[in-house]
Formats: sequence, structure tokens, C-alpha cells
Amino acid sequence: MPPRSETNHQKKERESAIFDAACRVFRDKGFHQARMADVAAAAGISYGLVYHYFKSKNDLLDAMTEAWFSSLDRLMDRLLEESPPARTSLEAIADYFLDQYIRRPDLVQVFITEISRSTANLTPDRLARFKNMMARTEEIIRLAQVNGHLRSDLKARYLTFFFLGAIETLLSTMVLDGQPLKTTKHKADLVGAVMTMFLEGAAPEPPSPAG
Amino acid sequence: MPPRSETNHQKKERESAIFDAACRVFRDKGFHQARMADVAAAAGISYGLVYHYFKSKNDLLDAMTEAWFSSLDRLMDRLLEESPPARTSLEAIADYFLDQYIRRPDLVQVFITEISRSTANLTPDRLARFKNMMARTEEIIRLAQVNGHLRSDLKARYLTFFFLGAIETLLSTMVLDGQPLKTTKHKADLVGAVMTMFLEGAAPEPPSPAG
Amino acid sequence: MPPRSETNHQKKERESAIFDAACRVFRDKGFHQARMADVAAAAGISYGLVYHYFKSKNDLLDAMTEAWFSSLDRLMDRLLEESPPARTSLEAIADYFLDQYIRRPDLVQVFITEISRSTANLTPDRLARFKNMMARTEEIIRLAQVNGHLRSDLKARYLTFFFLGAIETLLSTMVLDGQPLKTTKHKADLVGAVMTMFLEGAAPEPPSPAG
Amino acid sequence: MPPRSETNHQKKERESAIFDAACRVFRDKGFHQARMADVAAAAGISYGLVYHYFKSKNDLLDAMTEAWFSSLDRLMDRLLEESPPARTSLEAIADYFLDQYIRRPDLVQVFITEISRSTANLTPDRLARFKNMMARTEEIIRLAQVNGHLRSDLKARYLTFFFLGAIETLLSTMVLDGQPLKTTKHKADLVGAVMTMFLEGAAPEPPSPAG
DNA sequence: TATGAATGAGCTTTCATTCAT
DNA sequence: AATGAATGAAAGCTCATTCAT
Repeated sequence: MPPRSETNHQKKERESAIFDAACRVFRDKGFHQARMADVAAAAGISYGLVYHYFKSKNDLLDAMTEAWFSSLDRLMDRLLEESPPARTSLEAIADYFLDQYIRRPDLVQVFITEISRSTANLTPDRLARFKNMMARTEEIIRLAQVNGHLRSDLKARYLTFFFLGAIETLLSTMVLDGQPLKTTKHKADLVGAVMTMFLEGAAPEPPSPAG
Repeated sequence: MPPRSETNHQKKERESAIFDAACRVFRDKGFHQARMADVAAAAGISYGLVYHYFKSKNDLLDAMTEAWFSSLDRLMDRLLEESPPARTSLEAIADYFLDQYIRRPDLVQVFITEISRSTANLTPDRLARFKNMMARTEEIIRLAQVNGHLRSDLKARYLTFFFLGAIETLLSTMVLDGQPLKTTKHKADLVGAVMTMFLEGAAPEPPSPAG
Repeated sequence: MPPRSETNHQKKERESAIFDAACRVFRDKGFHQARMADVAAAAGISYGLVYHYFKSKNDLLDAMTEAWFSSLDRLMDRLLEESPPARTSLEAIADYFLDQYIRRPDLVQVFITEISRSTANLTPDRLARFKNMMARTEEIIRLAQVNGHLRSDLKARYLTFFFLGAIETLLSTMVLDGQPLKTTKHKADLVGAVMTMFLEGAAPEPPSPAG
Repeated sequence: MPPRSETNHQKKERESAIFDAACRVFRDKGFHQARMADVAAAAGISYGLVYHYFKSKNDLLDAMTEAWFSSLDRLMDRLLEESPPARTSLEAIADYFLDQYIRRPDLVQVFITEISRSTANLTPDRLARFKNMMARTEEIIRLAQVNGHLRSDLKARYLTFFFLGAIETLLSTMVLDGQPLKTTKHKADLVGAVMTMFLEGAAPEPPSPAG
């Protein structure tokens, strides 16, 4: 193997270490309260070195936005291409969010608190990606309505809010409460609950016809 | 009649004008990006005068938190005391959020972006009030489960996420899209949609029992 | 009596009240830490009214400087004119300082901490008056040297430092320790100690010749 | 040898340069009138760099307090341990103050005007160190009284005021007059004068015993 | 690649002073 | 005479970013 490759590998390692450190710091202090010095300290490197890997503080947040949306976009691409049954698609989306929370809880928290909601940090690019995610979810839901797999008397947009809002609120609460998500079992339960709630709603079972 | 009274009235007027200006500025730039100079300019007054009415920038956000939660708390108090049917209570809550968005869209946006989600601005007091709101909603839902008005096979907490999440996501989207809510008719439609989604879910009507 | 006179009297009263309040505030917080609002509050009047009586914050300190030096200057005038024995003059000076501390401890403290020592507040006028006091004391001491009432082998200037320094350090310590001076008896003791120290020094009595 | 050592050396150099610049600025304008911008300009560096070396304006004054008292405390330690004759000790103290005025006139002036007297800047720590200095001088004097080397009919405390007051007034006057102290000869003369005044007082030589 | 000293614009806040009433 | 709302110039401090080494 060429030594260059190894160097590149090390470089990636370090970049990744800084990225992770920044996630932790942004999560703990919020983007604006976080100092580049905090990031450097959390990554165990010197002040100026952060700037070798990320050209600005905003660049770090951009990297997080990218990290978040790129895999989500890939999932969306796949779902829209393969067009599985709506429930499968939506379950995959719910699973994606919760799965990310298991794998990279810091990133999810930053997404929730700094990217998804903060007008302050909402650059046109980030807003566009955010809307894109909603639009594609809405597209999935719309198709399901057309196919009769979801009720049609409510706007697809509203159902989308309902679906993504439930996931996001669930995540937010876990995030704000500092509740980690450890097991895939727990994840599956939560995904199941989300799907049940979304599909069936909160009303009690009507008495069985036989009753 | 007494001149003092008039002075107090003018004082309130001006305080209110500054408050509103701050809402607009915080909404547009985000709390941290907003400058006190912006607030003063938006209120059409001098720099230092803001500090006659609000002792710090944070104090302005505190005032908004208070403005938001105090009327919501009153509503919650009333609902828990009167214990109307769950649907009525939940509808009142949904209506409250959307009604506030009609009356004070800036305040709602600030609540959504700066208070409800930003870890950075989440003081213990604000977090406590936020959790309190969720806990009281959960209490309403739990009672409805006990009384058989809501399904009991899903945790009250999940149903709460689902309910509040739907409202919040709806508001967020309108807020981020800059969609105002003008008419009570539109509001009623949205409340209806939220209630329908929450109670019945997204699944299509089951085949009639007779089927 | 003309009503005008009464008004003038009231005016003087109020001016005096503000002056005293300012002394207390300057003493407690120091000139620069003191706020005009503090002075107004201490005087029990409104903010802006202070400016009817004193045209600026500095004007208040000027008034204190004047209050302090005018009576001291009068004393000095008298002493230089009457030319009593040096010990009498010096005792009168020491007595003056300590007497002022009984009568107007706040003013003395302000003099010590804000006028006598602070370069910051030392306007040319204040410095001139300060030097004038030292020069006149030195003049008294020089005369006493010529007349053989004080030793001549030490510069009059040094003796002046020694004399005034002792008084000032005594006052400073009482001031900083918050020790008030209540009785003329106590005052007389202190004046006696100062005079004894100044005239005889700290060396023990030489053994009596008869010893 | 190690480059690190050189860096540390440079760092100390710069810290020292800022410290000296601050002494000059505080001396000229007084602590409260002095601007950090003035300090930076006087040190020939940028604004923010001052904060790399001293975390606040107050920290600069703390450093001066420390610089002043640390060596004085060491002297006091030595004197109390070695217990030389009282005159030697007191002479060493007088010499210390005047010596410092030769070496670091700015620091002495700041000590006199900003630390020793200003109530405004008198933090509990500074007051404690100040009192400590007086207490230890008093201890030396008390011992000398017990040993018969100083008169006992005056309180040790008064003698202490007298002694330190003479030194301080001497320094203050030179400081306020802008009189530098250049030569050790001049210093020795002043120390001699202080000691003579303190020990023998201002009264003329008594008639010889034989008279 | 790695360091951390250096820069300086920008921020919040304070408060002496003015002025309309 | 009396009030206190209104003004706005400063000032201390922070911290993203640059740069010499």
C-alpha cells in the first residue's frame, strides 16, 4: 500500500475525531455557545488544527447537516425508487431516525436542536434539504393515498406533519431528557408504537361487531 | 383620571411595543443573532431605553417565555379542574396553539425556535415549564385512557408525543414557510385535521363490519 | 422675613441633604462606583433633581473638596497670621483633622480616599489646594525651626511629611477599619499621641542623667 | 536549550511588558479611568492580546498587588524570623519601600494611589494583605518595646501608624510631585531622615545633661 | 501537519446627562 | 421645583479566524 493512503486514512480518522468532538460540544452547549476552543479541547488537539480540517465553525455545522441528510437522502432515494408498500417505507423512515439515535445520538441531538428548528442556523441550503425531506415523505404518503393504503380525506401534507412530528417529538423528548436508546429491541418497540399511532390513531378500538 | 394612571398606561404601552419589536427581531434573526440595537431600532427608540424596560436581553426572552406559558398554564389549570371529555380538552389545547399563532405569530415562532427546542436557551426554568406542559397533557390523556376514551395499549407518554408533536410540527412548518394563519375558519380546519389524525390515525377506513 | 429668604433656606437645606447623601455614597462605594441614582436614592429625592443642585457628579466632588479645604484654609490663615508657638499650631492642625472626623466622618473618608490620594480624581485645582496645605504646614514648621522650637538638622519638608503622614495614616486606619471617633476625650488622647510621637520620637527615654 | 523554554521565556517577557505598560497607564490615569485599550496601546500590542495574559482588568491590579506584597511579605518573613534589632528591621522596611520606588516607581505609585488607599479597589484580599503588613510591622515594634528598644508609653499601634505613615507620605509626595528617586545615596539619605524622625522626633536637642 | 499567540470587530451593558412634562 | 423617561457614548470582554513558526 502506498504511504499516501495511510496518511489519508489518518487524516480521515482525525477529521472524524474532530467531527465527533464537535457534535458532543454542540450538543452540550448549543452551536452558538460552543467555542472552537471547546471543540479543540474535546478532540484533544490544538486550537488552530481544527481549521486545517474544517475551514470555519459554520463548516462544522455544514458537515453535520451533510452527514445527517446524505444517508437520509439515500434512504429516500431507495424508497422512492423501489416503492415498497407505504407502511414499509414509513417504517423504514421511522427506523432510520431511531437507528441514527442509537448510532450517533450526538448528531441526532444537534440535528434536532440546531438544524431542524433553529431559524438562526437555518441557511437556505439547510432549509432546502429540510423541505426536501418533508416533500419526499409527503410524496410517499401521497402515493399511498392514491393506492388506497392511507386515508385520502386528509391532506397528504397534514399526514406528513403528523408522521414526522411524532418521530421528532419522540426524539426531542429523549434527547432533552438525556434518555439514550440502547437496544434494537427498544428501538423496534418505539417504531412499532409510532406506526400504530400513525396508522390507527388514539381512539379506542370500536367494540367488535360481534360484541 | 389620575395622571399617574395615564403614565402607567403609557409605560405599559411602550413596554409592550418593545416586547413586540423584540419578538419580531428574535423571530427574524434568532435570539443569539439578534442585537439589542436591532430591538431598539425595531421599536423606534434609543439603545439604552430598552434597558429601562427589560433589564437584559435574556430578560426579554424570559418575558416571552412567561407570556407564552402563563396563558397556556391557565388553560391547563382550567382543563384539569373542569375535566371535560378528553376530546374537548385536547381540542382546546390544539386550538390554543393555533389561536396564539393567529394572534401573536411572532411569539409563537420564537417559542418554537428559541424556547421549545434550543438547548442553548433552555434554562432550567424554561425546561421545567416545558416539561410541566407535557406532563399535564399526559395527565389529561392518562385520565382519558382510564375512562376508556382513548386506547390504553399505548403508553400515555407516546400518545402525548404524538399529539403535541403533530401540533408543533404543523406550527413549525407554517412558521418556517412564513405561512400566516388568518381566519378562524382555517384554524378550525387545522384543529379538525389534527384531532382526526390523532384520534383515527392515517389508515383508511376499515371495510365495514358487514363486509 | 421675606418669603424668598425662607425658600433660600429650604434650598440650602436640600442642597446640604444631597451633599451629605453624596458623602455617604462616595464613602461606601468610592467616587467612580457611586451612581448618581445612588445619591438621589440616599437623599430620598428623584433622579433628575440632583442636577438642579449640582450640575454634575464632578461638581459634587468639587463641593466636597471645597468644604474640606475652605475651613482648613481658614485655620491655616489664622495660624499663619497669629503665629502662636509651633506646638500650638501643629496641635491645632492635628485637632482639626480629628475634629472633622468626629463631625463629618464621611467627608473625611472621602477626602482621604478620593481626594487626598487618588490620582484619578486629582484635578489641577485639587492638587494645588493639597500642595498649598502642605506648603503652609511646612511654613509653620520652618518658622519653628528658625525660632529653635523644632530641630533644624532635618529638612522642614521631611518634618512636614512626618507630621501630616502620621495624622493621615491614623485617620486612614480608623476610616478603613470603620472605627468612629466619638468623644473629645478620645480625640484629645489621639492628638496628644500624635504630638508626642512627632516631637519626641519613638526612642525610649534616655536613662536619666542621675541614673 | 529546548525550544519550549525559549517560548516560555518570550511569554514571560511579553506578560511582563504588558504588566509594566499597565502600571504606567494605571499610574497616569488611575485604575478606573484606564482603558484596556490604553494598556494595549502602551504595550504596543492588540487589544485582545492583553486578555491572553491577564484575564481581566481587575486581574492586572491583582497581579500588581501580588507583585507588591509578595516581596514585602518575604522581607517581613525574614525579619520576624531573624529578629534583628528593631532599628535594623525598621530601616530594612523603610529601605524596601524606597528601593521599590527606585526600581519600579510606577508600581509604587499604583500601590499608593490605587491599592493602599482607594476604598473602591479594596477587595477583601487586598485589605487583608494590607492589614497583615501593618500587623507584622506592629509586631516588630511591640517586640522592640518589650526589649526596651522603643518607648512603651505609646501604643505599638500608634508607633506603627507613625512609622508607616511617614514612609507612605514621603512616597506619596514624591509620587504626586513626579519626583523620581535615582540614586542609592539619595535613598539612604531619605531612609536616614525617616529613621531619625521616627526615633528622635522633631523636638530640638534637649539641653545637654550637663547644662 | 501542528501549535497557540495574535488580531480586532462586535457584543451587551452601564450611567452621566438632558429634557419634556 | 420636581420627576423620571430618554439618550447614546463608552467600556470591558469574547472569540472566530489568521498566521508566524
